[in-house]
Amino acid sequence: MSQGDVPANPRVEGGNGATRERNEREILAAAERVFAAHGYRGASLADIAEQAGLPKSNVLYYMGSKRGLYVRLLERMMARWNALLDDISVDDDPAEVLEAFIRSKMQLSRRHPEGSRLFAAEILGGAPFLQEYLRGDLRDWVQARAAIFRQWAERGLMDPVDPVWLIFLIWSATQHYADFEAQVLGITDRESLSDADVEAITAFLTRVILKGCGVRPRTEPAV
Amino acid sequence: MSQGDVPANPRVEGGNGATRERNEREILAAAERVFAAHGYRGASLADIAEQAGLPKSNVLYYMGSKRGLYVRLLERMMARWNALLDDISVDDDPAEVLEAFIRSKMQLSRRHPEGSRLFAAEILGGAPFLQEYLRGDLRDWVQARAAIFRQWAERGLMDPVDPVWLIFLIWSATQHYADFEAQVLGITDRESLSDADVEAITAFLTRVILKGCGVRPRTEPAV
DNA sequence: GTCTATACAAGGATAGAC
DNA sequence: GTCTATCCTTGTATAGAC
Repeated sequence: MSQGDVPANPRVEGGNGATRERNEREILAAAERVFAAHGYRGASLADIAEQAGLPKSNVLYYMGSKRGLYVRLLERMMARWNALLDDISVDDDPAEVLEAFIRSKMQLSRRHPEGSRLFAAEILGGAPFLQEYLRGDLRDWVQARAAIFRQWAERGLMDPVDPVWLIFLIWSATQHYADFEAQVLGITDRESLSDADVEAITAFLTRVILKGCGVRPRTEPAV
Repeated sequence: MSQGDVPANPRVEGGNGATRERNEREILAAAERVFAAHGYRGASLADIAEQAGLPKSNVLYYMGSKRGLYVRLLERMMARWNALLDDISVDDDPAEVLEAFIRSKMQLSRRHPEGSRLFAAEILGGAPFLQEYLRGDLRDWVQARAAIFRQWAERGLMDPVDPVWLIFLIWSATQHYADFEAQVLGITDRESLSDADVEAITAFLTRVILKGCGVRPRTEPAV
């Protein structure tokens, strides 16, 4: 798997862009897995190179340094995260917004479980690379949502629960299925979670959290 | 901090038991922090020794091997966990049981945040050392609780939600404050969580989860 | 019983061959 | 542009001095 599959056109000016793109993609995917499983320090470039099917030093050739590779992966995950954060207004329907919030977060974890675990490992270690993000953009995002939740409560659209704890509840409950996947699969005796499982969990979380906060769902889900 | 503080009585038979006990305690505490922050591979014995205030090789002298030290810490955390798992019966009050469940889990995370993060890092990496535990004792424990939750639902004491997802919800929501402490503190602009914070979060989670599952709390908490 | 000195492998990174 | 050979540090573990 390390030779014979790099034909491409060898006379592109400045080298082969397609090979570079492909190799970078493989490295990023492999690195996300390894960093997710072992954290920043525990990950080794040898592991990453092996999983990417490339010689060891090519990882550094393409990525510059271990640190740079790690930061790039974190930024990619933050970008995915930001991509689904559309703005909400106090005039929106609380049930609709919270349900979409739970669903999109659940889908993000499902589509990028390694990215989710990479992020979790970073936070677990004290978030040395993400302090600025947490205390800046992310804090602002949370506070803006919290302000709207409070106004909904004032209007009687939901119970006056602390909106920040509510956001943490949604985050933790949804991320759990990616971050603690090994535990979930072990306890439920599964090899993997099916689409139906994820749909059932999403419905469960939506139901319990919305009801728990006194928000009426628009459609009554069958249990 | 590495000399002058080991007086003790030097003529105990077979050496000084007190020194050993103290050093082992220091090593276990330091190792729990380092393993929690960096995972099994990412942790180094040099880090652990430094944080324990001991020369590097004493860690191995006392603990035998890195692997043995890690397993010992995992077992200690499992023991703490088992210590608060008293049996419940279908005749107990659901509100009382669920509230005690949430509260005790929250306190465990609060008292042993490094242990909680150590466990989280182990699961994040695929639970290589805990597979047997997850698929054995822990699965049995969850299934036993789930059976009782189902009977409560049949008796109309709570909504017929999936009890396993409910247990995962409680676990994730409570552990979040230990495992993602860096994120919680960053977003809420705190240096640490006070006892009052923890009490407020516990009340919030109890309220939302019990209400969300259709369980009436015995005392109506002020919000 | 405790700690220093050391062995030997693995890690990140670089120079230079192809 | 890609990969092999190598440098130096760090890591785990052990032998032996105190």
